[in-house]
Amino acid sequence: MEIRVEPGINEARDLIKKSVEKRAVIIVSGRCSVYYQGRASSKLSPGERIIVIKEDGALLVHRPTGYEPVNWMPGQDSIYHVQVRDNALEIHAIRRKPSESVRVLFSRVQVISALNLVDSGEFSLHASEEDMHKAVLLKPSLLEEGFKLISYEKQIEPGFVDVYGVDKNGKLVVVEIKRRTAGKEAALQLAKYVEAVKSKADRQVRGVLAAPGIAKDVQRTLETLGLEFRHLDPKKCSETLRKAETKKLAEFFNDETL
Amino acid sequence: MEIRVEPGINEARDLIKKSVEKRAVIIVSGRCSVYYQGRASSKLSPGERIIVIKEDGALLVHRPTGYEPVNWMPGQDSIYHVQVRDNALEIHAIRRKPSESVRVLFSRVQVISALNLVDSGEFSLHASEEDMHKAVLLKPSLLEEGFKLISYEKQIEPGFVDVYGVDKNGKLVVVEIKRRTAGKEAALQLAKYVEAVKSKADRQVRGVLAAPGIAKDVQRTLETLGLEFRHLDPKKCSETLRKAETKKLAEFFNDETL
DNA sequence: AATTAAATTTCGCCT
DNA sequence: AGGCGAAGTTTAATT
Repeated sequence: MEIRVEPGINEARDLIKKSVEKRAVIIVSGRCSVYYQGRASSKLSPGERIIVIKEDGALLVHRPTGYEPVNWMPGQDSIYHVQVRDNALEIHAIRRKPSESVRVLFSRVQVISALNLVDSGEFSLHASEEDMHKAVLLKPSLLEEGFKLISYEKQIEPGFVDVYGVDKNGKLVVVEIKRRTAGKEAALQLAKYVEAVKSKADRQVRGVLAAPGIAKDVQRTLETLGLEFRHLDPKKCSETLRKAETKKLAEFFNDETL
Repeated sequence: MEIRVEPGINEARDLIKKSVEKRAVIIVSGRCSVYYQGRASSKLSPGERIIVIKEDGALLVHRPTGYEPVNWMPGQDSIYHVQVRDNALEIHAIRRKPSESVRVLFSRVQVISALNLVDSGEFSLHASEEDMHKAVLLKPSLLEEGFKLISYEKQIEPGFVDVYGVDKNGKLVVVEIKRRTAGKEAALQLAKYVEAVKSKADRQVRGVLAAPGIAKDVQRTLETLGLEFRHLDPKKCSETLRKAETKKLAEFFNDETL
């Protein structure tokens, strides 16, 4: 980790050059102009900004406000040239395909930080399976129009059925919800529940597997078993829950319709 | 400008709190976890990252590689809570509408920079799609000799026709302008407009797709549809606009050197 | 490699 | 305030 406050221009050049070679993450703040040429052309006249150069060569130029960088260069095949020209520090990022370049010209450098960041953390984006259950309970139409809930987490012979209800035609429906792309085991599990309910209720029962996606071969398995797949979007579930929170959630769950 | 290297956790909290209130631009690097709740849910397990809080409250969490922030919060109505909890520094950004929150938990802080950036620089992007529209309006010959404009952004049934006019032979022309190499969707869009105009005008209508380039298969699509492609150079459009700005507009229209 | 579709898209413009 | 479209969109998935 190296930090320079108000460095001389040559010192700045040397540190940035070295850090780019070492694939460190570099943060520079100071007064600069920026020129872009490539898919379009742009010019940013002088002002104080922050630039970030990442390990993979990704370049970001950020103004003091706003989510988006005013100029940038995606990583991967970017090549850097760092030099002093006309008493200014020039950082030039170039890439081919598409052919484009970003030139940042610093007339003054406030701070440079060169960091060696170690980040092996895992990023996961999701609505949890429980969230998806809740969402379907709150808004059964996520499953299909006219669906009416009978019970939730109903215990029958082989285990617990996620959702149990009737469709708009009055036919019984057993629903299995999966948070991720459904595999064969989900289809078989659902089949088991459907059989169990059929034998007890002694009438026709639909089996619906609701998940963000399904493997192709499992789709065929489902059809063979006479079951159905229903796409259920985790994001939409998440939205449904968020909207429901503005209402009283406790009220909702104490409601007798559940 | 304030900088702290390896600050104590309370010192870090105090500086960040103060800087958020002062609406400084804050850069923090260190080991952290990140939790997002709102339009979706996400969790980022511990690792070393950079976070940026801007004057307007925009929050960016950047990993060591890649163009995009792994987590973020657009500025405007974001509210910050900064505190020490369980020996960790928590930075909590919240906003309403949409209701969402980002929580960053630092177990270790490497560097904090609080900067007062002054940036009144002007950003200009040339050869935007709007620029190309303007250029064609200013100088229809960019499209083809003898072209006469009837209307601009004319609303017809399916949407807005970019440029609508007559050619030197008096035939109606519908023009679709694209800033980049035109794809299939541009051809189909143009076809839609041409059909609409044809059905209303009840006479022959030419359809011209004007763009810097066109994909090969789309060229064939165009021919099949009886449409034409016309090369339109963004740079020339840009120059045309630039020249128009330097001269008085009235003069411009009398200048035949364009 | 090219094409399509999604994104916590953001941002700007217009109604 | 909501709706629509563009973006130097980026990125992941699919062909």
